[in-house]
Amino acid sequence: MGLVVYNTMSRRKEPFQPRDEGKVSMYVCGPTVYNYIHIGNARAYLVFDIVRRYLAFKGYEVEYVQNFTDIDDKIINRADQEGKTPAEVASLYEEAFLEDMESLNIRPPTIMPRATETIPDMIEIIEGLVSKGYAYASEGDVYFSVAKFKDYGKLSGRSPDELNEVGRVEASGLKRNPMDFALWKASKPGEPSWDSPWGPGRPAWHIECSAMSLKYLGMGFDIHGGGQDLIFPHHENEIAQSEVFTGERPFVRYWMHNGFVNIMEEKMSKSLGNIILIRDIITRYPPDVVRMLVLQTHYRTSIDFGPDALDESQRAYERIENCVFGLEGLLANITSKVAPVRTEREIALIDFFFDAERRFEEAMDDDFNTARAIGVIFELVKELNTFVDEQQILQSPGGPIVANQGMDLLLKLCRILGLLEPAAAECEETAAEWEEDHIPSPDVLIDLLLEVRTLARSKGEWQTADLIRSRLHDLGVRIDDLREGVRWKFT
RNA sequence: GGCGGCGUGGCCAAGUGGUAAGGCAAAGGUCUGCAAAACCUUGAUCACCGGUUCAAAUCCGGUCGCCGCCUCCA
Repeated sequence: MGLVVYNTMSRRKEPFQPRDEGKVSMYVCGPTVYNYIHIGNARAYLVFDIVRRYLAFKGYEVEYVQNFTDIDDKIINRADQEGKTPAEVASLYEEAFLEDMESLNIRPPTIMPRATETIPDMIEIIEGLVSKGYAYASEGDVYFSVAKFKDYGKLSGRSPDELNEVGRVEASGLKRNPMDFALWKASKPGEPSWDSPWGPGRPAWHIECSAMSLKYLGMGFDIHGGGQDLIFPHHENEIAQSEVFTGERPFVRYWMHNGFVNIMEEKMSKSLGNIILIRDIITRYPPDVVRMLVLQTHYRTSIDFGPDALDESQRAYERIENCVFGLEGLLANITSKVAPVRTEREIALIDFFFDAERRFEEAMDDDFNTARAIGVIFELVKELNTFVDEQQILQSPGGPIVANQGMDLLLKLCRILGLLEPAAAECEETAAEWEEDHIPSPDVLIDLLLEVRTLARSKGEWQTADLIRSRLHDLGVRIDDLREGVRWKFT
């Protein structure tokens, strides 16, 4: 069973075969840096982060390019409002974007080019299009002549004729045809501008992605991703520009588009003003919870982001965490590494592990069906929890070893999706620093408190015991009393 | 108007020909000083109508309802 990917171009799932064996080249439309990103934007970057991680898990070497659109009308407007230069605005929100990505534990793309650093490449493409007769200059602007490109509309399922009938397209005097789109825009006085054969100006939006993807990945790269709202006109225009300029096709082998995040059954978008910023979410929820929200729904289905959505995801996520917590408790008592004879129950459980891993990969191979994959993870969680419960009574010699195997699998599957990644190295560093400075670490102090609490409990001094528990809880330390003792963790 | 998608238990959500994964919530139970966690038990004829088939949530036709794109937008 190999990986199949839904291709927007063919509107069906296709076996995935990259251009170069063992390598995957992917491009995802990055942000226009004029504002903080919201949960809807973040979904796209999470989805393609998961795609990228899974491809890496499958053994592909992944080259992942994501651009910054750092020159655009919206940036200029924003700059005017805030009394800053466009470059300042772009730089500010680019920084914020990177922070947001990091806070969501999204792996950085391999290359993140900026539009303003790719302008010579854009001019070269535009010149090529003009010389081939597919683009024309008009008072300092340059437009692509859509009617000349026969394949126009093949991605979005539209024909140029239909588009012509739509009266909503602005009929600009500079365009020969209402649906022609800009490649280059003449700058107004005071606006950022670059010299070009058509006078000072700046690139239009669509040309950026063609230039940057072609520059770093070349024609016919594997995956081009983005939100469904980019299908038309953005990606349609990219195809037109790129295929005409290079004279080759296809521009892209697999087009992938993620569904939206809706709020109150309505699309979340900056223009509607119903946005929820990542920076606000992340102060209230751990990054894995946001990721869980995205994982629980197939990437092409829209997510309705209700007021309880994140809370539900949090509970679900905690179920996995609790399972690991329980396993760790069991494994703390591990004495021998020698594999003893396994019970029938343990052999059956190991069979279940293999089966779960197989079903997980099958789900992900089916167009990155994370919802199904998460389902498999929860089935595994249930089996492991049951086993841990049993072990608290049975304490069979092979138990911890099988449990350890189960935990390895659970962590492996979660980490493929970007969940439960090992705590950053900084935690260990901190612990080492404590020791170096001869200051007792929090861990040691908590253990001490729990010792006192255990003593209090043994004497039936419940008030003292409960005070310690509730005060620690307020400080973010969770305590569970189990048969074999107390366990704790930071929440 | 054109293109696309959706309608599955209280909520979210997989499943696209063989009698419905999973999560959240709820109720009862086990465990427990209490709490937390965990485990067990309880629930859907898959919007509606008609058709194809031995067999349909799943295919075909129709009806109703919702959403997105067609303008910047993930």
